[in-house]
Amino acid sequence: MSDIYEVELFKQKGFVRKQCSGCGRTFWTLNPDKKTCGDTPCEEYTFIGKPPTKQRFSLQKMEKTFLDFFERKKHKAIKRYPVVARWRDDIFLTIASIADFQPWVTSGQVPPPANPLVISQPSIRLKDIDNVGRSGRHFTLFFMGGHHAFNDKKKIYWNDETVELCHEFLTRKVGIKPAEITYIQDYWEGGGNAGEDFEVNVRGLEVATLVFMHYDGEGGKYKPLPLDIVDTGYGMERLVWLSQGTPTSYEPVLGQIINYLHELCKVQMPPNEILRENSKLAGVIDIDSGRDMNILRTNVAKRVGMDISELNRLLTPLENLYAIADHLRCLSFMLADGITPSNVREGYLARLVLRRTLRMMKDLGINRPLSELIGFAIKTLERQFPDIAAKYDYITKVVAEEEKRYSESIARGSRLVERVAKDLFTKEGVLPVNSLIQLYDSHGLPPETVKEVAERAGVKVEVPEDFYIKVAKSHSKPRHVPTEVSPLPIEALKDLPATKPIHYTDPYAREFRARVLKSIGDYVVLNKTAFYPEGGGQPSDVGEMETKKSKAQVKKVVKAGDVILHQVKPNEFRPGQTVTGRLDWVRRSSLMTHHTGTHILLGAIRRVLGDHVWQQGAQKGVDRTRLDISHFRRMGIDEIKRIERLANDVVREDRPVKAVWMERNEAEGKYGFDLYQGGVVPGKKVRVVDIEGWNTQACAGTHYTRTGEVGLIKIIRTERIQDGIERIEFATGDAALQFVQEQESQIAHSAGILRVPVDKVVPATQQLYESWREARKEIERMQARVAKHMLIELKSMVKEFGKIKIVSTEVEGAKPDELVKIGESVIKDDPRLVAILGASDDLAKVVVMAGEVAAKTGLDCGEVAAEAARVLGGGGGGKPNIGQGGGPKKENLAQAIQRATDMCVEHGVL
RNA sequence: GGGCCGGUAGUUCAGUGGUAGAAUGCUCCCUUGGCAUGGGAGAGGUCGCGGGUCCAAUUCCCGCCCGGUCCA
Repeated sequence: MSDIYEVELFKQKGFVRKQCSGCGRTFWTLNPDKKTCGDTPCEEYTFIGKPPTKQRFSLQKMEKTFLDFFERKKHKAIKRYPVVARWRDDIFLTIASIADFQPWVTSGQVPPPANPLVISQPSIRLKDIDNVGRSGRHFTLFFMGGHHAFNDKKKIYWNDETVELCHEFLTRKVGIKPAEITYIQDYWEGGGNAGEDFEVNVRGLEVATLVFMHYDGEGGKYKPLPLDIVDTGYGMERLVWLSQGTPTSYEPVLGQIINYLHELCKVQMPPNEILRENSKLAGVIDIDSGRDMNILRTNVAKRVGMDISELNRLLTPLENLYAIADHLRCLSFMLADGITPSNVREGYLARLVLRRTLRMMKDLGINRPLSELIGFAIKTLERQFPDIAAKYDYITKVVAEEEKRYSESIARGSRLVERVAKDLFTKEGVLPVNSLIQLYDSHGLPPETVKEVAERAGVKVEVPEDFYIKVAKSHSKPRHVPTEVSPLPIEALKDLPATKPIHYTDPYAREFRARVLKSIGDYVVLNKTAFYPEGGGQPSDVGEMETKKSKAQVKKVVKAGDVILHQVKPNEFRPGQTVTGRLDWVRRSSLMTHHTGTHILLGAIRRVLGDHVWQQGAQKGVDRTRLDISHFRRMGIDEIKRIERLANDVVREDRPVKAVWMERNEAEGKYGFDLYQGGVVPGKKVRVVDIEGWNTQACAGTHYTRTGEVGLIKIIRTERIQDGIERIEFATGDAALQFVQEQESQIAHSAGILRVPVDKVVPATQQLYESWREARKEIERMQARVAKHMLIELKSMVKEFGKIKIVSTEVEGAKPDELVKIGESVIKDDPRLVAILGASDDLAKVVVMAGEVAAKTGLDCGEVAAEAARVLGGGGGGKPNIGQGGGPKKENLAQAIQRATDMCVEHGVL
């Protein structure tokens, strides 16, 4: 096998292969004296203050230079993909340019949109978020320039040409001297693919990675990929930094935003020397925790001869300012590309960045709303990204909403901390780390906030350096992997041709004739079918299948690749037979109205709420259907009504609904990623369902051909299934009518009970409720009056036994709480008194209560009540001053009262 | 998708297997020339909903609904 690292260019130009004295890796260089690989930590940055390029690039200029260069080299420039990776279910965010093409293109299932191609892809990585603003080089969102070639049977280019292109770009276009560039041999894997790579380094800074992807799999388990893929990644911000030689990469990239932030808060600029040394050392140390941060600070302090706390005071505000600038850009993209802040999935990641920004703003004393800051950030992006600027209103609105939520959350949390602190103040005066973790984990309170609030209440708080690691540890993660078992061995289906779907050519087909190709177990495969197989949120059809001799029920229909399997009972079908299939049409037509209705409704929702709304899932049913959508707040009743009305307008307009198969790349080009509302769709071709002038999405389901056929669309209810995700339940057609009729009869029934006409149900209910409340209060008053009367009666029955007085009797028809009320008035009247009261309804009850003085004699009413209740065949208990009990033996009530009385008498005279 | 926290008076929250509480707000009265205030009285509760255990559940258990939050 030839050495993939030995590329033509190296031979031609006379590169030498060396081993790094630092990390031991092999690298290529034109400088024979070079000992180290050119990467950190083996070398420190040497470009700060003296850039290795002739000219200084802005980010925009660097991008243009990059794209233009590769376009001239026969690459097609592709538009950026969204930063939220909707076409994938393994990652939330687009983390690299190659992520745009995984897995469909890299697995060979879908041809690339162009070949070779070049792209500048905004990529988001939150893993190193703690380094952002501090290291000088980390961003949450950065632009990854990538030129990619997908080598099928037809070879585009491979290692030789890749390195040559890279070298030419860096030397001719960026203007770096060839001898300054080193190519380090390495190995890369990610996104399910792997291969050899070169890390391209200039003066300690890694500026690009050139990967030759030809393996499928991760962690050493590999299969060859069907394609050999050139995957390159050029850090646009890194190249800009290199060309400007500034202390950090933030100024040249985010300069406008940084200047703006400087105006909002007075942050002192540390001397350049300190920034430079900080960046150099940060390049060498990976900051993973507070502890690493301390190491970095210590080292920088040593170098510049400064006290650590002084250095902290100088650097921390600036680092926060840089991080805010970065986060503003990142959030603009996230929100513009349709992420709704939430407590789950990618929405959570947006909230994480957003709240982090708010926290840092507070530290810097910026008291302007974040929505205003992000508004400015969007303006700076406007020229290059008009699509982001177009979402200005939406983004500022969502951010304002999020700010409100956060401040509410913090206010709520602060009150909680105050309570916890007050509790602790009397005890140790120190807040335990466990509480700190719990406050963060359950209430989202950052430890700094807790510290601030708690110390105001006089409770000390120590925030451990590895706080977030401790939080992570407190989560044990039992990850369960869902295992989906295929109903049939795939092997058995291998040689079968794709089943012809009649339901696509004629969605109205109820009955069809077809030939049996195979029969295995409960399953039958036909050459064609009108049965829709489960998929895309639409349940499978059911029905019958018969030959002249036998008849069977079709229970379920599933898809295995392109083959459609019918689960039938009983299965007496044999290959070669001709069968007649008959759908359960009532079910199927209902599913169809619901499916077409879903598309209509989504169109209406996006018009009423805004086009930031994305379908998050849908489950069609026969009686009703669920549609989950992203939206940043709960829908109001007015919005729901408007949506409903709009959807029904579209029904009445009777628009045509067309379903066509299109090349994936063509469809994406024409409709964009809005197409994938329904989620990931595999395959070279996608089926595009288009409701004329209203809604277009990739969909495999069965649809009516005109919206008029859907009938009534009725929203049944909405539910907040997650923060940021609203579930809408609705019914269409006959199911909707049935729903309305059912509601109607519910109201009619209520009206009947209330004995009022239907249109008076509301006031009647109102009145009923009020009179019920009034009656309840009246009962209480009555009980008090009865208790008062009883008092007089009971007083005459009081007998004295030593230390205490006793009154005991059965109160006919009294409820337990009434007995208590009576008892209460008696013992208040005479504190020496013990009251023993009994009553019975379906169970017998006894209440024993002691007045203040009587209770002090050591009498335990709970015990007495328990004893008496035993006589009733039940149990009881209570406190010294009040006891209750009861049991089923009503006939023993007098006896039970007697028993209690005896106990009290005994206690009194002893 | 998983974990954790919560739902009690208009509001903020205590609390308890056995008589539902505080603070604040509200109403009224008193104090004052008026206001801030001070004093007093009072109204205000389906203890989220449903089921279970129990003599007894606001409290314990289960399910659901609603809200918060951390993580993938």
